[in-house]
Amino acid sequence: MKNDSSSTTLQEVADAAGVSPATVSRFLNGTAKVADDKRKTIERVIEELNYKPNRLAQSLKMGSTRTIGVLTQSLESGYFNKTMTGIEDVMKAAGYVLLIMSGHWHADEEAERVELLIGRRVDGVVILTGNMTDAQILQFSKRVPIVAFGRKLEGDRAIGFSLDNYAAACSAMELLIEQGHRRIAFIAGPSDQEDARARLAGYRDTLARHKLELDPNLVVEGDFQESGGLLAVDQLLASKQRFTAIFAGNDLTAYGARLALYRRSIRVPDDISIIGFDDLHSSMYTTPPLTTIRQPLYEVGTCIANLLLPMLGQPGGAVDIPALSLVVRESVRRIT
Amino acid sequence: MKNDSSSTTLQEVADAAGVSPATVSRFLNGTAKVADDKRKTIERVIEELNYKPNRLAQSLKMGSTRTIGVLTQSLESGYFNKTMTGIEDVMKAAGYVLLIMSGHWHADEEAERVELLIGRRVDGVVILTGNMTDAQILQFSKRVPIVAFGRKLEGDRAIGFSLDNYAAACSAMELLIEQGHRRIAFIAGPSDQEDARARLAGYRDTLARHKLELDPNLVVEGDFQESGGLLAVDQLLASKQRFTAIFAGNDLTAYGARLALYRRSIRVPDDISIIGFDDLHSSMYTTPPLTTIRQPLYEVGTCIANLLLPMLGQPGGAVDIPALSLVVRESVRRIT
DNA sequence: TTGAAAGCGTTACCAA
DNA sequence: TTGGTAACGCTTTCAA
Repeated sequence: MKNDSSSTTLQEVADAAGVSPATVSRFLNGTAKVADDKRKTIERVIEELNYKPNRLAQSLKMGSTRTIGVLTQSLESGYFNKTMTGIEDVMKAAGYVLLIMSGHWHADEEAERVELLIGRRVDGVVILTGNMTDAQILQFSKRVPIVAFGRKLEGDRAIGFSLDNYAAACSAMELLIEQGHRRIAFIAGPSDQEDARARLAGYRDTLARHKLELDPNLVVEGDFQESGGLLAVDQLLASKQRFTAIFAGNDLTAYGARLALYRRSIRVPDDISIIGFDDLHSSMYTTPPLTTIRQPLYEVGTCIANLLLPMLGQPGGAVDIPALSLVVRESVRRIT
Repeated sequence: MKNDSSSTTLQEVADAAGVSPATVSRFLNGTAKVADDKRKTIERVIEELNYKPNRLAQSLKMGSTRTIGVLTQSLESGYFNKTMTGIEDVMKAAGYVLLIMSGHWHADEEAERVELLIGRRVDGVVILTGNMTDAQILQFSKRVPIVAFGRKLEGDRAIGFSLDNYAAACSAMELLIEQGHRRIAFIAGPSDQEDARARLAGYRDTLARHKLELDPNLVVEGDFQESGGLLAVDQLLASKQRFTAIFAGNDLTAYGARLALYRRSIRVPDDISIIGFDDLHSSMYTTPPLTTIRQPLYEVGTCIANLLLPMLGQPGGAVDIPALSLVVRESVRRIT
């Protein structure tokens, strides 16, 4: 369907100003000096005709769309969106715009969306975790520079990094153990997500390091959503397991777990302690405020952007991959 | 910066297949019959060369980018993102892609972003609330079809709708009053947002309708964020006002308010009831689960899309503007 | 059924 | 300093 209100073209401006399109273009881009009188008329004509350059034509000609494709998993994830904000802020400053698509954790859909992104000739692609293989991403990177988050990747035009979820999970466990907890339940995330596996490993290994027995009944798999946390705790409680603390695979899971306890009038942290992972914004406002692992998501975003920029021949800012950190709030208590 | 890995062009495919570009194009688009043998070779060549059409060139030629520009206010708002998901789902099905930009509630920035969107020749624009004037939007709509949410608008190529926040606020108040509450505090949103004003009006008028006096000390302005809710309740409490219920201008505000009460060991709903507005996803998982007004945000999104599609000459789906509704959970109790 | 060629709105090269 | 013009990669008339 054609856009009916077809807008003024550079050619029309040139005609009206009595100069060549080349001159108008030069004026617009400051590519060369334009005589003062011509400059004046061109300026006036542009004003009168309300001319705006067609970025499409520019992109086609210049071979650059000044657009970055971002493959996220869900538009509604507070987790990804915080990262996206970081990407947006630095990319915008560099004159880029974000083209965002969601893959919904489905490898096929992800690949299809990246294909779409490339078809639209984005200058670079950002991939936020997901389920594609590294090989797939490397393959795509032959066509466009890629920065991936949530996986280690080292290619000619692809780079990927992730945060040390394992170490952070260990430190969460250390806190719990140091506070006297011995029987600690773990609500895992989907086992096909690397982060989820790393966190589980942290749970396991820290237990082992402290010569604490891992009771398989105490680890149950959630889905990284509130509902999974709720169900998990229901299950834990129903099976009459004894435990004094819950390590939730992520904050959403912690929210669900917390509600399950509330439903049975089990107090947090008086009766049971909870620790989360992610430090979503709202975790500061839960009751009690959630002790959790902070993921520096915004900074991850700026870092991604600063990694990508140089791959586009742009000057990039500082790239220091931020560390995960423990943020102690009020959902964990010391027991004796 | 030119993209170095310049990809195969239709011309190259044509050459390799020994046909004209026109024929390849016709094959690609099914625009005309192509002889079987040529079809075969073209298919093969496309495969071999891994040819992908350049959407940029297509768009320039066809005058349509199959892209919808969406002006949101913040990438991190659960409120807007739910709507965005609705838009995305139906637009994607119609073969469109979303170009999302944030205005951060700043009229100038919003206008600038819309300008950018138009410069990129999006086929349509969606504006999610914000602070631009109706006149500005109408002006933009001369250049591109626009659907706006959060304001009533009726133009040739612009349409805007909003939900009845006033009526919903009234019904929230009715619930509170019916449950025996008489001294009800209200935490307002920013007074420059229409929704915030409508909700406040609902509060006022319902009080009046029940011949309940409005105590100005009981209404305090928040910022539609958790922090505002927290501060507001601190202020309310500090000034020794007596009240049995809080009507929070939105759910985030309710979260903050709830935490402020928790801090002082004031129980919800036993000591004080809280009702929110929006029904964000997490409101189902707060402790206690929040009684609130549900905004059918996803449906708003699909509705927006179905309003826009016909303006693009596409078949649009059903457009019925969904109503706000009260969802009763556990943060309000009856008092005597 | 097919090809030649014009054109979408730019930019940049080559001459002048 | 300026203009003419080819080119970016595609679609679509118009003829054949």
